[in-house]
Amino acid sequence: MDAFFASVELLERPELIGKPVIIAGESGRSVVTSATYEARAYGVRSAMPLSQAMRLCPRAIVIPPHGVKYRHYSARVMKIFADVTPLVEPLSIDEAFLDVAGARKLLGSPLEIATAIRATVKADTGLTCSIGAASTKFIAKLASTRSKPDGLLVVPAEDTLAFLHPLPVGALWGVGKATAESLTNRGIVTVADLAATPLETLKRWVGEAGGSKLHALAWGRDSRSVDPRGVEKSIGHENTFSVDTSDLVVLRRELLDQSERVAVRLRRAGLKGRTIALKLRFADFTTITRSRTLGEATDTGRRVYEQAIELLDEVEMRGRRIRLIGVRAEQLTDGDEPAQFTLWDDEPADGWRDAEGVMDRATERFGAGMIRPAALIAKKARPDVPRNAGEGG
DNA sequence: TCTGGGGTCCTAGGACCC
DNA sequence: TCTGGGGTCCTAGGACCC
Repeated sequence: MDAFFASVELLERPELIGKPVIIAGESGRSVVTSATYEARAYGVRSAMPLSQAMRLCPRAIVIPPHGVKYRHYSARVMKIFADVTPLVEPLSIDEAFLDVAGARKLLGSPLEIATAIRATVKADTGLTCSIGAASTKFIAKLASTRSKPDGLLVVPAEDTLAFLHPLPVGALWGVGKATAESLTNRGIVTVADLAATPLETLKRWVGEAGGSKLHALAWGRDSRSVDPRGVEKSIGHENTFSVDTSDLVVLRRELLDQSERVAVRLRRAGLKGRTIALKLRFADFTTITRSRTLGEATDTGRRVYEQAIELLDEVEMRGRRIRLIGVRAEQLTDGDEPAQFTLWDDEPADGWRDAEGVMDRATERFGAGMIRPAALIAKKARPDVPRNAGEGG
């Protein structure tokens, strides 16, 4: 999707179309999560501190993010993809790989399929998207980036290297700031330079796995298939304080809240975590993690919290102030069956598997101000609902 | 410039086992 | 007395992606 969060906001505020709009939190320490192309023209980019973005584009209109709305539109778009092929692999809230090899007889060439998808997404949601079509996931991803915004680029297999080799190394999946800089210092600027570098040399530079991966990608080789079943490997929450703190009461309270939310999500997914990890970022931005593997996996807020507190107590604070605290459950294993319940008789039970889903749907139905009443209705209407099903409220 | 929150993957050292 | 080679698991940190 193009500038996804910003584009969704513009659906409801068409008067802002054509203006620089930035989606960012209100904390004062927030970063840009999405920006319209008008804002990008000023140099505004995702992940940029909002303060910097506002210096670049003082007239930008800032809108706080509305996750419920984005998930709603994400689901609608993913549904359109699912109608094309069952082989859909969501990559993030606004992006997915589709394996359309099997759909060609029915739906036509990659160009025709992509054109149809773009038209359907536009007609059903009012949003624009960009599509890259290629013989591998990696080249398709690059092609979609290249076609943005509101574009479509097909890279036939035989054109792969001509497309790929002139690009800067930073265009490669997995080559970020640090790797790009280290490669540039060694005289490797383009993907062609990378392709010309012997595999063993590359491995020495960026490690065993990274070297193999980069070398393959530089030659357009990517054997990964489109895998529709994404199983979560960890579930966590973290929060940056608006003001750094060393107050243990504040830290513990935040951990308690985060632990509960992690546990709710674990139960909702029918998972348990065997390792609990604590993350701390100090005022100077140095970040540490401490983790411990439990004898038995857990999905309860109490257990997650106890472990997080234990880890926190073991950290030598030395009076340092803390900027961010977070907790994460790792080594996820199968847990108990997720609880199910319905809110309204006319809704299928499947739509109401979880508390967060209830919140989303209730917000959609009644507006944000009705979230709490909706949660109370849920409990009142179904006193037989298992206790954990209502905790998200 | 002054850095969110959700994640994944990789590396490296050490304990431990056979 | 000082030492192999295979492996797994745990922990910490960091790069990277959207």
